[in-house]
Amino acid sequence: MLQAAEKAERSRLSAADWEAGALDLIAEQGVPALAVEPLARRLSVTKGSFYWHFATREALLKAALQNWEAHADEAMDQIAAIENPRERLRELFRRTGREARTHGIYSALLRALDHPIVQPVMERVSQRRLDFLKLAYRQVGMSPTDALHRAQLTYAAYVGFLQLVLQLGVPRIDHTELEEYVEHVMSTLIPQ
Amino acid sequence: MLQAAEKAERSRLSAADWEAGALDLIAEQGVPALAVEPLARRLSVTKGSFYWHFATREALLKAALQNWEAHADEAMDQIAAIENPRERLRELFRRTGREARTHGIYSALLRALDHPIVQPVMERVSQRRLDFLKLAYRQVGMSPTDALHRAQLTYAAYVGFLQLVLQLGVPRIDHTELEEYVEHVMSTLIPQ
DNA sequence: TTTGTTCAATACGCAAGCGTATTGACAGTA
DNA sequence: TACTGTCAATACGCTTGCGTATTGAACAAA
Repeated sequence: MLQAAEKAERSRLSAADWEAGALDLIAEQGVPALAVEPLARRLSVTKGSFYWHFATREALLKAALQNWEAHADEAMDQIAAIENPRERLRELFRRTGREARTHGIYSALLRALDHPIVQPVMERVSQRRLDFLKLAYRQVGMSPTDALHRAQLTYAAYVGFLQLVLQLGVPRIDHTELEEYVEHVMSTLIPQ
Repeated sequence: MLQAAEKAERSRLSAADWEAGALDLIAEQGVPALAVEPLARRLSVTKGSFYWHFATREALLKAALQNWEAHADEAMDQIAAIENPRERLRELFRRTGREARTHGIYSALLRALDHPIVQPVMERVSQRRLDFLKLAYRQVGMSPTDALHRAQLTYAAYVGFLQLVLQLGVPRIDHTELEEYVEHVMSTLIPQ
């Protein structure tokens, strides 16, 4: 996924290169840091190039988020293919402890929820994930309202975890500590 | 003309006025929106006044956050006074569903965790709240590691809830729905 | 060889913010 | 009255970023 370095060596850029660079920047420094001139510097060109590919900065952001949303949905579909709902939930929880890049972007987008372009994307993605969780909890035997609330609680815990660990580094967690934490979360949130 | 009437009504500003205005702005529009000239406009003066009270924009932010941190700690101390740990936790959870202003600021600060001035403040506040939760869970009878993990899970759920509800409006929750959700959270996270 | 397409560089103009310098207004005080 | 301290207005200069206009360079096709 991180082909930014490769592409930087090629002499000329495509719109896709700018979009990938935009996602890199967002993951590293957040949505507000996505600016045309700094990104151009990063890609070793000037903004004269950028405005050939995109009309505005917003157009780039929109395109980059579209890519990310598709990628995020695809990742969810993989887990959705697991038949057993309990195992599906456990796999979902485990994966949350990995895939730094995707979650880095997600964390950055969470910090930009007030942005008019980011918001609808996050609304869709969040709703899909909530539905995903609610279905799994239903299939595990919970009542409709309990399943909804448990899904909300689970998703909130996921979102908060990202903010605290990725952004704040609190609590400071190493690999084995993380696994123990995930185990605790699973045994707490997934009914037996 | 109109200025004469307006001026007659408002008195001159103190540093505290600027700090209060800063917290209002942060709660409404986030830390990046805290800029000298817009805030001056809001307070119906020019920035010529601001730089008499503060050396830089950062100095204002620092002072405002110091006020907020003291206020946040004070609120926590109130709940800490409740002897019974189970009841203490329940009261904490219930209060989370209220106090829009304080939580609005907290939510805004969460979105600015990468800011060098915001980060240490949030680190301190978060650590205190985690310790608070861990102690309560210990007093309820959990093992040290379980209490730590449950505290982390609880705090993450709180942080995520703020982000999702205050910023995204997902899930859309009215008053009674919120109470039911809080009930679910309590029965899920507080051991019997 | 000429032409057209595609990307890139450069030079503008514009707006928003920061911080400084200077002057002004006004109240209390000597 | 004159002086001083306190807050406010105004006018700068500086930086960063957006978007436009123009020119240039490389390459492929005719």
